[in-house]
Amino acid sequence: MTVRTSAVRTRFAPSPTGYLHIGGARTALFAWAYARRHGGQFILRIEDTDIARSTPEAVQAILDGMQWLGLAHDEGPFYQMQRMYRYKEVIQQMLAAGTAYHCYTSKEELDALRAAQEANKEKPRYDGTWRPETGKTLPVPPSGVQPVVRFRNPTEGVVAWDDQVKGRIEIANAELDDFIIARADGTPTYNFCVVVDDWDMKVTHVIRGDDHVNNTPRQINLLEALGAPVPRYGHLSMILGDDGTKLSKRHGAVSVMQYDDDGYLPEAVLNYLARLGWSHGDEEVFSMAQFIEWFDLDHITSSAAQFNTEKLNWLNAHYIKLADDARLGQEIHRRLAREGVTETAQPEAASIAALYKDRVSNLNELADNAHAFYVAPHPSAELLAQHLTDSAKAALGDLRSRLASAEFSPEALAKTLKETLAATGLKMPQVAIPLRVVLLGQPQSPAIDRVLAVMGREEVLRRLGRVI
RNA sequence: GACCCUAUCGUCUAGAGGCCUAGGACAACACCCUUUCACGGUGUGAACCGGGGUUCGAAUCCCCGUGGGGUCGCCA
Repeated sequence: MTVRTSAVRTRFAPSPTGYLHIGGARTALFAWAYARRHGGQFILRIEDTDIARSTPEAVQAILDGMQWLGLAHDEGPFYQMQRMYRYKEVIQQMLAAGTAYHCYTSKEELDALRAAQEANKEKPRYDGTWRPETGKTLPVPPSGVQPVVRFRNPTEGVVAWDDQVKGRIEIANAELDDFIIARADGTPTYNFCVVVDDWDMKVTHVIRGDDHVNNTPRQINLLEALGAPVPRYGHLSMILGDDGTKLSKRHGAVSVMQYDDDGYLPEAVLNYLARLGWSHGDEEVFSMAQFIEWFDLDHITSSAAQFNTEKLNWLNAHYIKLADDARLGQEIHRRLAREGVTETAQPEAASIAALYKDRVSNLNELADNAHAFYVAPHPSAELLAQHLTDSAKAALGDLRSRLASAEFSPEALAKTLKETLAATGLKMPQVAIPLRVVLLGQPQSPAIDRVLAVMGREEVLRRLGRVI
């Protein structure tokens, strides 16, 4: 099988140390969209070499998040822990080629070195004690010390690349040091694994977070030492919290699955994320199919973007209006079940969804509204006293007797309501509002005739009977 | 501290030297619609960080400040 090198291959490479948060989701979205846009492949790679912090639960959480968003990968997931043999093989090759070397400086010595440099207001870096140079005599390796392996980074010149979102970036090799590619226990480190993987997996476009800009020159040097092709890089700026401060576990960096819990539709989250830091003229609302058609790296904003829940809410409201009633009905059931409300056969959740879908901006809000149809509310005495006046009671009594034999369609019910108005001489709000309080426990609702029709004769009469 | 990135309405952004008396969207406010509350519709207010250049002309290019962010691990 031959791999067409011209084909675009992108990857999303999270480390499974927590859930998929909103920043990671956007990175995945952009890498996915780029591959889709160019008819290429999207690879999922799990960077689990930090055995102390990686967990299977986190892997599952990431997979769940990707699935909820609908970001399907074409290859993988590949697990770095399963590729150890390959990393070790490449390390041996580098040692043999002289592009890497053993270093016996201990952690303690390194800490001391770093502290001294910081005290001196210098940039902390490895001092090259064990770096082989022509004509240089290396110290004698101390006995009983397992060495780490360091990459022999070039000392002169600059590393430069045309970042697909930020433009040309140049970093002097003098700023870099000989970083560790294998620990004393032989396990490879991040920058090394990434390079070998991107090479082996033939990744053509590395689309990742801004926080990796400083890793890029090291990775390019490594790639070049290996004689591997250098992919194109595009660094996405960060997403800031709603208040403009950095997202963190404690502050706003919630799992994408939390958005599901919080009542957001995945298409709303996707549309919002796509538009956060990327634009296509004045387009605000678009499907993923449209996004894929339009997506490019040229129109990504290079500065950090602040998350705005208000706008997400607006998009969510929009997509709820568009959503299928049956699907929204399922969402109502799911969310009601979470609160222990399971006997929800009548009325049909889909018909309640139809009643509320263009007035709510959130699925939980939709479920809350549906709740009152299934579980009779207990309006407060205050609310009853305010709305259930003697004239209102009389009107409700009149309506109740008419409802006993009326047809339960919105049109017929509107007529029935008018008959009560004529009989009592009241205005619509004087009847409709007390009726809402009795039926739903609150003075506002969708058009009352539609509410009556959806609730059904039996339940309407039962609830009216409790107060009259 | 060093290095790197970045800077248009409150927020997300359009803008690739003249199309900009800076456009759109969310939010805000006003009005309309209305059987209540919403939804919806219409409209209003709201920005080129500062200073120097370059140019006939700069939001757009360059430099210097300042603000913001990132990175400096045998974490990823």
